[in-house]
Amino acid sequence: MRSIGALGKATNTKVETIRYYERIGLLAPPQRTDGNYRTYDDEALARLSFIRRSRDLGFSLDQVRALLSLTDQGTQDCKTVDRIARDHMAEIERKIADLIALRHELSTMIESCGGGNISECRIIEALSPFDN
Amino acid sequence: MRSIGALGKATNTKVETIRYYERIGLLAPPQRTDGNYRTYDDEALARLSFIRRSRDLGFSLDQVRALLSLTDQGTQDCKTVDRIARDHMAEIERKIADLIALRHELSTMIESCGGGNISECRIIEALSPFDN
DNA sequence: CTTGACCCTGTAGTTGCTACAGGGAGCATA
DNA sequence: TATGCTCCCTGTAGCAACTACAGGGTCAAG
Repeated sequence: MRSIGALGKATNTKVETIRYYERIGLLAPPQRTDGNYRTYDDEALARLSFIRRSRDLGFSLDQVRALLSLTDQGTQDCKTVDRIARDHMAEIERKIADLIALRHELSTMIESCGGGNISECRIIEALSPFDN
Repeated sequence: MRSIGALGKATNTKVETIRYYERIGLLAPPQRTDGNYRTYDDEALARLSFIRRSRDLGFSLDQVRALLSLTDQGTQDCKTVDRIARDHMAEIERKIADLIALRHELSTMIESCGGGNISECRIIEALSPFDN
């Protein structure tokens, strides 16, 4: 059994975030000490680690919730998990493509900037609606 | 002079968003008609177009605010603009790198998923804190 | 017995909008 | 003139996923 601070350290999670996860129902309300402190067992540690790892991989809290409920059921097949992961992957592919397009536009803009004063700044010009 | 709805159409911006920009001080409060409707001139159109284009390029509202104040001053040199753009670019590079790393992790995970039941799901396993 | 680190609840802030609710304005049509 | 209809107004609340207080209580060490 460990305190919320210890759990936070073990999972690299802020105390407020753990309480937040409890509030939104991702983590079950833990037992309390006589002094009303939360205490967490190994299962809670495992669950929070799962959540954090999923979040690190960019899954939304809703997706994490779905993954958790699938593991909680235990009997359900792997297909739903696979679909969630693939959907997420597709979204990441999209974001990468968007950012690469953005980078291209930005770098074109930046390269055209000579460093003079604002009246002839190519960046401002590039952002402006009319050609001067 | 045009209504807020017309300005919105011209800049592909929702009416609520325009009012929001006004509220946070990105757009000056425009003139009003007798019936208390906002009316916008060409300068407002140019300014909002600038904002939208900057936003499309991924600049934050704070960055847009900085860019706008530089153009408003007119005399300041281009270096600050350049720095803002380069900082933004660096951030995008970072995001791309992060997402590519993520994609790699995810694809490894997904490929290992056989499609059996949850107890042997490699995705769940990959997300779990302990080996089994 | 006091100091300091930790914990508690509850609420508000962050970013960049978006979505109402509950009304008023302005124009066309019957 | 009445009735729709579309647009506009203000003000407030909601979204994601936390984060940051304020204003207190608990607990172990010295």
